Amino acid sequence: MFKKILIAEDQQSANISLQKTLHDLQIETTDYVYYCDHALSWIKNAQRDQAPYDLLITDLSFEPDNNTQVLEHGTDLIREARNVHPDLKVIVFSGENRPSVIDDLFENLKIDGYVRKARHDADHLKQAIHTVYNEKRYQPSAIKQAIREENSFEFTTVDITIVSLLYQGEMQKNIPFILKQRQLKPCSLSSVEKRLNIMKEALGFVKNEQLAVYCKEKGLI
Amino acid sequence: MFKKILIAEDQQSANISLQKTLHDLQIETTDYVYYCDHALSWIKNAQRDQAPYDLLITDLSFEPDNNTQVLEHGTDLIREARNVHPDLKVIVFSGENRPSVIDDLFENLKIDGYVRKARHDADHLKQAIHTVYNEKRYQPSAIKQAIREENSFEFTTVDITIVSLLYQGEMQKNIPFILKQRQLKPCSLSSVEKRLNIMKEALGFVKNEQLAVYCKEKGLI
DNA sequence: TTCTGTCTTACGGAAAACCGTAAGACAAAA
DNA sequence: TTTTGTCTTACGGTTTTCCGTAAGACAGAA
Repeated sequence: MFKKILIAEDQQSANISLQKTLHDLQIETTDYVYYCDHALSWIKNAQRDQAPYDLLITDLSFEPDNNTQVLEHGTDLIREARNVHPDLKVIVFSGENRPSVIDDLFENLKIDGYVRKARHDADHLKQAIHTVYNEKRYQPSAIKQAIREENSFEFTTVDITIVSLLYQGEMQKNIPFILKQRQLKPCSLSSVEKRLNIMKEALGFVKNEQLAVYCKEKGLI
Repeated sequence: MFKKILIAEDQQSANISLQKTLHDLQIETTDYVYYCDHALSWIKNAQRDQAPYDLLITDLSFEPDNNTQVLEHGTDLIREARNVHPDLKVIVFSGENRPSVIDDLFENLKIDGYVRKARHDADHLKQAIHTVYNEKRYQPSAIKQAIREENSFEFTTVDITIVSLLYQGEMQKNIPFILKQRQLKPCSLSSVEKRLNIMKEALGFVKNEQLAVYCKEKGLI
């Protein structure tokens, strides 16, 4: 089993139960920090002292407070940690439940496991630790399924761009110019209108306002 | 100090740390349930057995799972609990951080305390329990301040209704009819346009899409 | 190469939203 | 009561969006 684990979690109550969970697993060394910056320091120091961590368990969102931090988000921490310690195992422990966001963690940050703060999270975390220790990914099957179900409609890059631009306040009739600048196709006004219609119809909407809220909530824009 | 406390929290890890926290406070009887429906049953049974709870600590959002529940949300539980036990003290322990939503809990549900799942939540919870025990409200001052700062713009009932209707897919030109049905004023098309302009200008927006997302994120609609 | 089907674009009329102005309603003060 | 200022409504012209149609571009098959 893992010998040395670092926990980065700013929420005190979550941190407490993580401590208890790891204690149950009889991990030899477990360190707990409340800030991303501290986590990175500890990882660096551990490397320097030739006693690297086996596993990082981190939250995603960290509350800003008086102690200004360089790393503001769990993803920043993961990226930096991988710089100094490329083969560090990483399990993310977060409340995030947007499948597209979680999937992105596996795809782009190559995390090893994801445990959502939810009903059986403590049990799931234990499972995740065992699974990752066995060199496997702990990726709840529900996620991939949810991605498929939820995104019953497949947004193209252009789709996302169009909705983003609307959300940023661009007038629909100006969007073709911007799409051309970004070398995206199709980029005619007709196509913009058509894509908007397709998106709305697929999701049962009639107004752009609904589409914008939907995409924002799903983390697509 | 409180003798008998009930905790309704579906997130296992949060539940674990709540248990530890109450243990630290040496509460005589603490019961833990993972569903709103169970919580209500326990409250009813406690009343029947003439051993009522002194305090309910509850989350707001409960994850739906296979066990279908009558009460789906913490607010439902609080309402029902108050029906059978009007003077039950209630502390809400949740991740919700939208000031308008939290304020609503104090104003309408008359909760006694709110502790947000955040950096020092375990400490805050202890404070909250002490404060509520002393017959005072535990309402983080930051909330009222945030309400003022954040809602630099004051939305009227009509404003909220207009944005809601847009979000529900109503065409702007039909909104006057609906406002008249609901006996809201002003209700002319001109006024709808004017209110939308005022809202957008106040918040630095140019498109309704931005306004809809803003109001949705703030929990105003 | 030509044919064919699909995707993209262009265009134009209709509908909706936008925006300024002026008239009307209403309440508080004189 | 009248006056005054503000809020609400009505109206019309302009801009933007919507939507259907047709022309054009393009890739794959014959």
